[in-house]
Amino acid sequence: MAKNNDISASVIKRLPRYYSYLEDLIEENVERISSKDLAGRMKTTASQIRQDLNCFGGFGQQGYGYNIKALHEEIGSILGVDKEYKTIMIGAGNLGKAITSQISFEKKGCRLTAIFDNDPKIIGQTVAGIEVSDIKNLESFCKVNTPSIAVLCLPKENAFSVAKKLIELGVKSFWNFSHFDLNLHFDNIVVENVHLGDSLLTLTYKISC
Amino acid sequence: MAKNNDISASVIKRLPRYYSYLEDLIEENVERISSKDLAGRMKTTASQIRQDLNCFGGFGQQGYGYNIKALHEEIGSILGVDKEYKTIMIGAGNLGKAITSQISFEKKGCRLTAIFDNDPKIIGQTVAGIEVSDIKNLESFCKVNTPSIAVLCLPKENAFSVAKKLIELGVKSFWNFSHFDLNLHFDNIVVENVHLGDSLLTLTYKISC
DNA sequence: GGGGGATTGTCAAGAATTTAACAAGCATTC
DNA sequence: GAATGCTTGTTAAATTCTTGACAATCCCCC
Repeated sequence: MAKNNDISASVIKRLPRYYSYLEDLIEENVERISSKDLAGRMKTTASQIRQDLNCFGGFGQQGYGYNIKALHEEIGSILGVDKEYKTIMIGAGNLGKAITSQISFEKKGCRLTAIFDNDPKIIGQTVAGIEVSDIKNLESFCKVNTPSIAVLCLPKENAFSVAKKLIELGVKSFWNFSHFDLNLHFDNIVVENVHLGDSLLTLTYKISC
Repeated sequence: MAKNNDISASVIKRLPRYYSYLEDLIEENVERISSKDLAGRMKTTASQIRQDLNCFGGFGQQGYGYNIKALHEEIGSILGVDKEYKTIMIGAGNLGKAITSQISFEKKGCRLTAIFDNDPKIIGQTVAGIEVSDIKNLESFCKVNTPSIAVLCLPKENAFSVAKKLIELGVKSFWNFSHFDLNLHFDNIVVENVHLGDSLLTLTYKISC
């Protein structure tokens, strides 16, 4: 797909939200929606929705609005849900397990192909239908299977060294849940840090306002 | 604390990040840091750090920089880590369990006082040192204990109805992990939605750029 | 205790983002 | 099939956010 590289981060952050609301609308068997109505649901402005969508092309029609199924598919394709990125997970503790149960990787263009841990109690367990491997096998696995995405669910201490190793092994994208802010500003390396604790602090801040 | 209500959301989002980096610096036994050096670590600009901090007061000193411990404490206090918000969790499946193990509620000004679920297999289990209660007891518990924060780790279908009930029972803040976008724009109600899947989609988007 | 160097707080400029406005164009109805 | 009303794409204005610049001032060393 011809994808414009200079879409702002703010827009990109909102795309998954549109995608999710459209999914709900499909479930409700709604066929079409205007930017105004969608804005009402999402508690945003119609202007912003139209502006955002127009970064990628005119998906709507005057006097009609947007066809929900079509728009859902368009946004999905922009986000890459039709891809099949080979994905591995490092760390299969509580958090790793929770993520596999909470997130549908397939629906998001990812295929979880292996899970690694260094804890003998965890190695050998079956998580999300996959047998957890010893982290010692990471290198040989990557050389053969060349995964694209690594989900990091390991302790702070190990996050950076594992990420570095994975980069050497050709992994280019990281979904990082460790309490370590992975800010690798190398070419071609993409990172999404998820700092759950930050979000709780934001909440406690807002409470005391 | 006198807290200015018109601090922008962008600044607030960054505060927990500062807090976390300062924590690391304390662990490294560093005593002081300049905005320039902190910016280098965090991959941001010195200007932004100074501007952000100055929303709350001048915590630095010319020619010296910022005292790390003092600044850490200041930001902590701004974020409310010295509070003791009574917190309950609804849903003790994989995700709920993972959050209790991943997040230190106490260090963030929250005290987890009860956990509820509706699954007989889960009720009675001990999670984070707390026995999981039947959701049927939620109402009576809230009437007596008046919790401030509810952590929602339940399925999409139930999220809204449970949140509504909790609001009636006096809960004013929600940390929502369900796949439901809780956008309650009522007075005094604060919500932090955590949509993990969004973050993965953002990653897959960036990969294909 | 004075001078040089460093670093802040702050102000202003510059970017980016959001909101508002409106002409163009399609759907729908009669 | 023409008229009315709705809704888009798009442009411009307004607002917000970020970056750059610099005087004020404090530390640190001699």
